[in-house]
Amino acid sequence: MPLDVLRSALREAAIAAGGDGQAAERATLERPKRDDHGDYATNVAMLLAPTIGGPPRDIAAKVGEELQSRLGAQLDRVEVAGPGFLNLFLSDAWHAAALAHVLEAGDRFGSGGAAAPERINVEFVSANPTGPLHVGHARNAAYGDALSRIYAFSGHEVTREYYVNDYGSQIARLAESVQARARGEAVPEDGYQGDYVQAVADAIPDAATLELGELGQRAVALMVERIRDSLHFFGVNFDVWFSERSLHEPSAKLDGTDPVTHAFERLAELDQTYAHEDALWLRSSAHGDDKDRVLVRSTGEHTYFASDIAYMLDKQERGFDRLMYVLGADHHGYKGRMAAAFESLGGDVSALDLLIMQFVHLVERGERASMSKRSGEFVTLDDLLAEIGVDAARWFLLQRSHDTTIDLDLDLAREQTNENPVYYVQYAHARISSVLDKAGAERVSAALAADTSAVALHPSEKALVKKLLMFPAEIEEAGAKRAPHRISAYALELSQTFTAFYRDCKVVGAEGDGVEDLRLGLCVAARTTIATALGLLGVSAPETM
RNA sequence: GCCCCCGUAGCUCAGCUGGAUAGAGCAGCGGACUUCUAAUCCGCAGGUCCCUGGUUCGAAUCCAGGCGGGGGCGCCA
Repeated sequence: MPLDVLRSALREAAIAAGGDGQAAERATLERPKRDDHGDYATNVAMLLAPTIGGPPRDIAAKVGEELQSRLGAQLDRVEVAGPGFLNLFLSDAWHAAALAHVLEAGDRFGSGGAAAPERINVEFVSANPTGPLHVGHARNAAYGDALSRIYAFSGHEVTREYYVNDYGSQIARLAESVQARARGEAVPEDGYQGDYVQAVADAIPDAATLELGELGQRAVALMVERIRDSLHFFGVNFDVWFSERSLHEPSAKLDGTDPVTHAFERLAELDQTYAHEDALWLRSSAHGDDKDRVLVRSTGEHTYFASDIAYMLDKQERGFDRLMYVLGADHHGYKGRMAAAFESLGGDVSALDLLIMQFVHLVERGERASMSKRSGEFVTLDDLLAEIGVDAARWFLLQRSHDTTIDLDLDLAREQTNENPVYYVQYAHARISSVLDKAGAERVSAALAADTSAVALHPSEKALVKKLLMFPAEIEEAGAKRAPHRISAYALELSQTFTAFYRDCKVVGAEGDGVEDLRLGLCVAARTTIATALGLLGVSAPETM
């Protein structure tokens, strides 16, 4: 990786200039905003100044000399600027070599960056199977899936998991609602009112007379099937659909005990529970939670938290290195108890990630509308996809940080669909495909094999090379910060940079020795990288538009 | 009362493990189609980075305290 070479040369130069390795390690190597500040700039001298002593500008000059002697012809020149920045101007040959590196990596460019590959469980969506998915779930789905794609691409082993809440009182309410519809009666006030309930009732022949427990399970199965189909159409596919109910049933894996009991036994062994006023409590406050939490009520019923903790233990016993939960904003109050539960079970919280998705607010005529499943009034994932399509929807939901609320004005979204930046990115991809088509596959292969080290580069070509080189770091950052939106921002920037190159540099039929070769190479690298970035977001990369 | 998120251009938001003259998309205004795909491009206009104080060579970014908006705090699921 050309940037790594540059970075290590910089580190050596800093040490040779009398600095310590630690400060050199912290030094930035970044693309300045202004072209006259070089291809890359470093603040290393300002970091070294306190330990070396002396003016940062003098230190920068010394580091510059050391760097020049190490990089030779790869480096055109260095400049000391401002308070002590060292600006690096790299040669055309360096850029050409960097491009060759990108081309060699092909569609694996940017992949495998994980320093220590982990087995990661990403649990997301996990919406109750009592209604269709709404746009809030869609955001959760797009986010969890994009994160999963990023981790997998980085070299981690990812399991996408959906926790199905198929146990407890809301299932009883669903059953009652379905039965009421089947009998043509009014749905109970605390039941589910949406039209989908009728559809479920119609799909179960004897819904009017079926015993409620059985009806509930049949209804859940239908709802899960529907949810799975919606998500599949959205490009989100789960590896594991985990049943909450199974936590309360005897498990062969546990020699016939049920997982909840197993978890209670485990917690008792670790002395994490106690009885008080006929209830069983978890010592969660000993692990940073606000207070202790009830696992078994005085009535003998298990709390929902009991299921959660049994489920968490099950995940731990499956041997994951990291558990990630993508939770809705209304669950942020659970963070404390979930972390406490994890620790109570002997886990190290650094291996636990509780990610809170902020809301998607629906806006209608300038007013915020509420989304309530009980009232049956909400925009479903299916509605959204019917209106604006998978690509626009995924982009829309992924272009913002997960911790900012998004306003969704469906009228506006419909209107502005064609203004969605996703089309700009896709268009750039299609345009490159068209250029490469025009050149022809044979010509392109020949170009990729050609030696371009002596070609003089246009500034737009250099800019494109540098933008491409940023991709691995963007992936790493998107993963480390759990921020898929970094990838969409990058994809847009890369497309803009390509378009500027396309405007300034004729590709097919370009004059000069090796010029067309190099430009075709740039096209291939840009197309591959755009396609990869879009792929990580679950957005398609069309050849034509 | 306690906790979480947000506050940056007219709007929606990037940028936040400190760096040089703060960015993008949309909206607005003015231009460019005989094309390698105009779903594009070029130009103009647009800012108290919520406020106050602190940290330092340097703060949109870090710290403290406010203000404003959103949300959560159950032996519900």
